[in-house]
Amino acid sequence: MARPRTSRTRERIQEAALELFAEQGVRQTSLRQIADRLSLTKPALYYHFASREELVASLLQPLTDDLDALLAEDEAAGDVDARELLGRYFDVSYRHRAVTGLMLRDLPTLSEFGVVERIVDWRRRLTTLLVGPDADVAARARAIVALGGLGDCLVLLADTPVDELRTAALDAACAALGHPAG
Amino acid sequence: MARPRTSRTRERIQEAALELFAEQGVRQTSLRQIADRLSLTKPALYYHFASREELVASLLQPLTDDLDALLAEDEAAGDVDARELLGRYFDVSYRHRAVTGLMLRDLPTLSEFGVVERIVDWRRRLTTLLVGPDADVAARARAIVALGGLGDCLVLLADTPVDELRTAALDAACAALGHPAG
DNA sequence: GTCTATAGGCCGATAGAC
DNA sequence: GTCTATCGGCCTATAGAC
Repeated sequence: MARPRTSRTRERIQEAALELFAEQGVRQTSLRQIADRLSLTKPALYYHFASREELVASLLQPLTDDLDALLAEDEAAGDVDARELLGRYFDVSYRHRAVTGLMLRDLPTLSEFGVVERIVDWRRRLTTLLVGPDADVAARARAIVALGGLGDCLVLLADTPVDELRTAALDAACAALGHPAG
Repeated sequence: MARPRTSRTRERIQEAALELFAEQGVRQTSLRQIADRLSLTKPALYYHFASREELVASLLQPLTDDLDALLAEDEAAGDVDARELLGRYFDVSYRHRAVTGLMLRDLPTLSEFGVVERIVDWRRRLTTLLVGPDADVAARARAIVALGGLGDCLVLLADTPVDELRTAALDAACAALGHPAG
């Protein structure tokens, strides 16, 4: 039976799940804990989500959709400035920073959702955009440090005002790429 | 009853566990799977390790011991060159690269072992050694990108010969720090 | 939409024979 | 040192009342 795609209770379940996933990990969080936080019972969750897997996937989707769209855009644009590209990547990651944090910290759990393959693909395409398709190890290392560093800054400097954080993270990432002036 | 600290079977259990943890995550791996891979049974594992937790902790200990020792040395030395410091950090992480990979990818699971607190402490002390104790956000971002990037290179360029990998990773990390020549 | 009750499975861990 | 057998617990998921 078709249930509405959004409802207040459904959103509250997603919010509580995301909080608990961030606090203690995805695999370590049971449906019972999510239900308890909302003073519901487990079967109530199953009214809104067909399975635990569907709940997790519904949390990942907005970020993956935005990243796929961003990459398709930049690949179509042809000639892209590195700092602008990294800036757009930062903005998407920041907008979904709770889920971004999950993806950085909880990879083995999320591998059941094909997340690992998608992340590997994103990084491959971003690396191609940054240092070209046939880059040597040195160039690939610079791209890895730049891209990984952006994500690490998001997580580790989470309480910094976003403007300041954005500038600092982009400066460091561009320096790693070998573009000291940006 | 005191069991020997090392034995061939004990080592084989640790090797099989580390393989499975790397393949599918720590929390996703049961004692039954580890026993099956060795054609043993669960109770045989309990002869060698008092609990699942003790098995995991025994895998983490060599890396944590080496990192603690390295940091104590560098903090005592006073004046340290950034590239040399990062080089020693790379060498320890590479020597224990299987466990290093676990610590980067499986943080929520390993948080039960106090690993998160230790990693946060290591990064804080390494950051202090690299950019000083009162660094601003921009400097801390550079240190985060440099340190995180080293680990990412270890994982993502795992099939690169170590000499080449070491040079490429250190070059990129030093560039992020703002020391382009090393 | 939410509940009570429960099925069915895998887990970590232990008892006790060999 | 390793086995068979088993315990108690928590999990995901479902049946069916309200």
